[in-house]
Amino acid sequence: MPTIEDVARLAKVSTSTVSYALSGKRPISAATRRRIEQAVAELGYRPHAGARALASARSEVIGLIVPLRSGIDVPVIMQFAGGVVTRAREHAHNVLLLTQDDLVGLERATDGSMVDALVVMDVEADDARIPILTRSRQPSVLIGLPQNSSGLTCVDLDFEAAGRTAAAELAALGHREVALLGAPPEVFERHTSYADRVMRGFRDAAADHGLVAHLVPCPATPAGAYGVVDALLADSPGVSGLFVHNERALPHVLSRLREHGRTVPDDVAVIALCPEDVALAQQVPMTAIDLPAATLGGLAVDMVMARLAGEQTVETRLLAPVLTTRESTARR
Amino acid sequence: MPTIEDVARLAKVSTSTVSYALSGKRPISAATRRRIEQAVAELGYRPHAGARALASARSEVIGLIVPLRSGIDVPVIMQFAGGVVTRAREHAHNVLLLTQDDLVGLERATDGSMVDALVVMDVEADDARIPILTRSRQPSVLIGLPQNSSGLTCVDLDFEAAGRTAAAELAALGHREVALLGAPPEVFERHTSYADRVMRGFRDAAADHGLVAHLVPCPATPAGAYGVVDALLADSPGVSGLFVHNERALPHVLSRLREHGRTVPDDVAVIALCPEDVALAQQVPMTAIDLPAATLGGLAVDMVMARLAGEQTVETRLLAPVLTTRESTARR
DNA sequence: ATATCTATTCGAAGCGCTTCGACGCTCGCC
DNA sequence: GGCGAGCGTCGAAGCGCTTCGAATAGATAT
Repeated sequence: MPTIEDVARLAKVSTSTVSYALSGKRPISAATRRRIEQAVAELGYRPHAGARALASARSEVIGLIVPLRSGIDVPVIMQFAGGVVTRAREHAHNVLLLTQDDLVGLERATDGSMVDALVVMDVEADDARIPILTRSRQPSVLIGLPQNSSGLTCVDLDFEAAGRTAAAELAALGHREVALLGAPPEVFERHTSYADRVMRGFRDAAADHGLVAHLVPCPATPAGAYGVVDALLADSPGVSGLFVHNERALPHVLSRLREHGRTVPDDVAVIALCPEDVALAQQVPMTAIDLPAATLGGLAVDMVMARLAGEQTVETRLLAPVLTTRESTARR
Repeated sequence: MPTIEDVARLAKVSTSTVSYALSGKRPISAATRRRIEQAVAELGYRPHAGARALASARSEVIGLIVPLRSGIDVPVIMQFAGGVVTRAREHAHNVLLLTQDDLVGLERATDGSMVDALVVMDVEADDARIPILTRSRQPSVLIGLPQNSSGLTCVDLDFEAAGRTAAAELAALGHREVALLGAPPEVFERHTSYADRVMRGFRDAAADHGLVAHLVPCPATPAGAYGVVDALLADSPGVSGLFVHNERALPHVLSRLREHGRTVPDDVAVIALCPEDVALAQQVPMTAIDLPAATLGGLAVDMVMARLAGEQTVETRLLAPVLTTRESTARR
């Protein structure tokens, strides 16, 4: 592999000049720059990442902590990750993959200066990673909201507002008795906050609008979802509006409604909270609040890069929910 | 951050001794080692990854190239990735996330010595990344099989054998007319080889057993899957055995069969090719050939580490399919 | 007591890059 | 014609770690 010295020799300049020409940190005459670029191309030179990291104290890598466990909507995770990687690349950064439970790996990565910054997904209310993050000297941003977010930079969809929006929409459509089919039980047990926040927003807005609201966690399996639908229809036959915050259960819920002879949207109106492609891939195109996973991932990267650049950023940033009406809702 | 020199000073030894004590590359007396370990613990020392990479020409990072695009079973991708990350960690390596289409990023990572080795997922027949891989000095292993795999290290499920196994099983159960519902059309168009290999194996074995076999790609959406099922039942009413090689379409196929009044397994026997958890999560526990994604990912890491260690490994390794009988198949 | 080993430990030379201070040159100005 | 001011470039000092050859000390053999 050619080194910066080979480039310097070929371009007949010093190594520092090559370095400055490539980084742009000092002015270099056009002629010299051209010679250097030519030498770089000719040799196929690539700076050695380790050497650069050592000399500059910057690795140009950001760490991404992903959850690799059950109960989560895996496709959503991938959308987040895709957003993060894509945006990171636009900032000329690479992404190091770390896993939820690997606290040792996290410490190695931060203390060993492998990463310049961290993006943390699927944050729980009382997350074991947070102490490590605050202790490390790298900036980090969380996707999701922990119990106590003071001093932390967070970005997320405003799930509480999403819950409120859905309830308000169902009220506006003339429904009087509604239900939230929420995240799987294990997500609630883990106190991943978005599940609770949706529920709270939905409950409160339903109350404000004088709706009768049922709130039930919903497993992601067909059998589990069927059970929830069966129980709901049996116990609360008056329910005419559903808000489904569970991407994986959604198709099963819709199937089961059909099997019970309930049509969507005429017998039951359904609003989903899920990524747009999922909303469009159902039997009926869903009226839905978009879960903009890739956008959030990209935003997290933007925020963390801003902090790396020394900018003072807002602590927490919640994206307003956007409801798109499609064919799964109708006036009563 | 404390450096190796701080550790050496505190332990009253030279830096080289610290280095040898930590790496184990030369014998160090028990007493000295203990003092060093104590100093390390006391200071919270972590070696600087960049410095280590520079001095040793090893980054202890492996690159993982994942597809972030449509038509693929995202959960399967995550299982692969999880297997890779987990096993990499066991080998004390980190994982750098690279994306399918980012050829520049791939070159930066290899030529810049960011990674010691590469694992490539979802390989296409004629993959644009292969030339870069063969040119780079890092070993790589592909998960999947390209057109021409000579000189490459590959690992995959033996999809052709899986197709044969399924056909043979349906024949053994007494079915005379069968169908393969395969991967989504876009996967075939991309010539990702596993789709073709399953089809070939199924077709050949069906012929050997004197079965009438229909071979159809199957979209992953409900509407698409319904269409395929509807058409199949209409055009080939004699079909009594199905082999579904499409994780995402599977629940929709099963739903649609039920909606047509066909029971599983009595009217139609169904064998799936999917991860075990998916097979178990259907309405009926599926007789299925396991797609051991996490295992394959881990295996890929093992192979790449073996090559890093200088071992001569087999070029291509195909895992034999394992069929587990559950409740979706029955004798005719 | 001296010479010979072995078991440990040390010193120093890089790995390839960035960055700081300094230098030399050209230019415009008085 | 000489001065200061930039601009563009260079040289050298590290960044923190690994690794090679060599030195040291204690133990064993003579």
